[in-house]
Amino acid sequence: MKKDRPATEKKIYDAFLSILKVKGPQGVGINAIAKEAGVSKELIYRYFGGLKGLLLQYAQKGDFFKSLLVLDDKEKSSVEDLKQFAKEGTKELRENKLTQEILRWQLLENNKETKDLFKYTNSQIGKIFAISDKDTSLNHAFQLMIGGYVYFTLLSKFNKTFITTDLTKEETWAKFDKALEKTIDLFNEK
Amino acid sequence: MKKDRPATEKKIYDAFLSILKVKGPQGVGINAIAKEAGVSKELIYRYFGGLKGLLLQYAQKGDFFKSLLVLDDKEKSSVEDLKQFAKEGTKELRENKLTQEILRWQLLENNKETKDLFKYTNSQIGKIFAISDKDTSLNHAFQLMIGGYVYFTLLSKFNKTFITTDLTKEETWAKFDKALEKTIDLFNEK
DNA sequence: AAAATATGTTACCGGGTGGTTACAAATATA
DNA sequence: TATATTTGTAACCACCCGGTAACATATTTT
Repeated sequence: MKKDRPATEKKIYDAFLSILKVKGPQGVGINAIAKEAGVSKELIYRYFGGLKGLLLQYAQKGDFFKSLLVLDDKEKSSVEDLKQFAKEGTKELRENKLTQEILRWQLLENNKETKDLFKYTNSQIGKIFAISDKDTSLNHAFQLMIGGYVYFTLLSKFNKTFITTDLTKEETWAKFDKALEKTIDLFNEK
Repeated sequence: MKKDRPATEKKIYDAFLSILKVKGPQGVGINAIAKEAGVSKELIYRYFGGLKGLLLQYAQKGDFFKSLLVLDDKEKSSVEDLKQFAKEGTKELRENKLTQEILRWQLLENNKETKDLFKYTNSQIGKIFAISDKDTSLNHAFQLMIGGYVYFTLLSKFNKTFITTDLTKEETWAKFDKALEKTIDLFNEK
């Protein structure tokens, strides 16, 4: 029984991330994390201050939504940025299971513990929508479509199809991308 | 202690609906239903065959998505139908808490018990998207936007705002409607 | 009226949860 | 080396879950 606090903390934190990714927010619990980490749960309370402390640290670290930060250095986004995000950002969303579970989490609850967590997530997405002409229909249409993208991505975990649309085929997502891009163009031409 | 099975069954069923509407899918459980109904949970097993039997009966009864069936008598939907649905259907979605929780449920799990439940829900939404030209970008764009509508509706239960968008104001939803309608028009003119 | 059946309640089971306390062992400090 | 302190484990608590068995009471049938 070696004693190495940093290593133990990492085991706990990694277990937390792993469970969140695999089982989703519902699977995140003191016992589950302790078991996954192969460590006594008492240590989670000692080192992180319980589950809520673990969440807070997670929020501050900001390990989520990494690759959506392509526009991080810009103040506002242009129409071209929108198209870039539509292509790359959505693809990344489909691959980043962790981000998906965070987004799913926001649809389930929003208590004091998780509020901080979501604050960071949202501030990052926010930049995308900071297009100059705020009141145009394009902005709202874009928001709706991104929301739909999120919705279908989360839905694809349990539902292989949405009505007649096969959510497992890459081709489907390509059509969504195309529709998104075309919509942006149509609004822009107008 | 009067004995009235039909009345008891109704108490159980109503308790189930109430819990689903108020607490959401997370709150639905044998114990919670029994307590809410003010009845022994044993009776749920006897009369409904447990929670899964209760779900099945619920699905067959089809108490959800009532007012989205405006297009029920039509084979396929036209562009005008799309616009009508965009206006009325989405508004109804925001008001029908029960439907919202069903949709939220689909983002959480899809096991053998809930599969039948969702099957009915989806078959009803499906008609909306049965527009003639299936492969156009309009169809996918429309799907995305409806998905976004669902997403923001579910999100509004816990999050008052999405980034800078105030999900509590009626004005916001009006803008979403307008964006949806305009998108349909733009695709149609092309 | 007596027996059978339907209805309803109570108590229990095994298992899981979050949280705390008591204790053992390794490491650091004196 | 002897003493503190830190690190880690195990046992326990009260509470919830889904599920079942045992029992009591009302209603119907014979």
